[in-house]
Amino acid sequence: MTTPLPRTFFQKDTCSAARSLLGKRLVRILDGSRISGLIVEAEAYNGEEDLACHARVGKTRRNAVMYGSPGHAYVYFTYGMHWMLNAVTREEGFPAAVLLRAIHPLEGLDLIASNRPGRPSAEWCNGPAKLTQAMAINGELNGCDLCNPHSPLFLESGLTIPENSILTSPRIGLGNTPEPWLSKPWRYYVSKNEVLIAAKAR
DNA sequence: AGCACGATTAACT
DNA sequence: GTTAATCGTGCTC
Repeated sequence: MTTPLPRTFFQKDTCSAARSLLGKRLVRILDGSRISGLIVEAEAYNGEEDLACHARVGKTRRNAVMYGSPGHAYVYFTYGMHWMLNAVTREEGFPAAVLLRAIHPLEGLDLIASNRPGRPSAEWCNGPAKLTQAMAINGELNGCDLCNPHSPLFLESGLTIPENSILTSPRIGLGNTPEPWLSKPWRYYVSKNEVLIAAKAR
């Protein structure tokens, strides 16, 4: 299947988008071969009002992509060494995105292994900066269209995750963010059992 | 100055 | 086997 998710998929409420991105397949084309995996963890960041969102300070050069068309990749650098991958949501002009925090790798395992040298396979993609490292995602992919099958990075349909296998929690790593944003249950992840089922997918 | 983190330690069961 | 604490790193504002 190389039919990407339609742009309308992203043009909706960010929390719904984060939830429905679970089980979808993230595909990276690297030197003509595919690396892919199923999304198992994601967080919603929603607008200038959300004080955990990068857009809380208004539009800057860094976060400009979030203000643009939905279905595009917002890739940014942090902590002096880590790249983060987000999918832009909502209508054009509204700054919101879903941070992709973890995937279950399915294709291109040899490439992932070479991008994550010396790491056990369980730790290849189980964190937001780990998955970007595993898939060789960096700032060059900022603004990339995730709805275009010719992009080096896009999203495909995957596995349907049953509603009762989706868990939520507050978002990770928010530091000084004030309430109520600190405690908003906008992190969505797939239960461990369901990940094992995903592991059997091809 | 302040990070939407990860690797490495060091202390525990 | 686990959790808690620490700090490197360099880009954005």
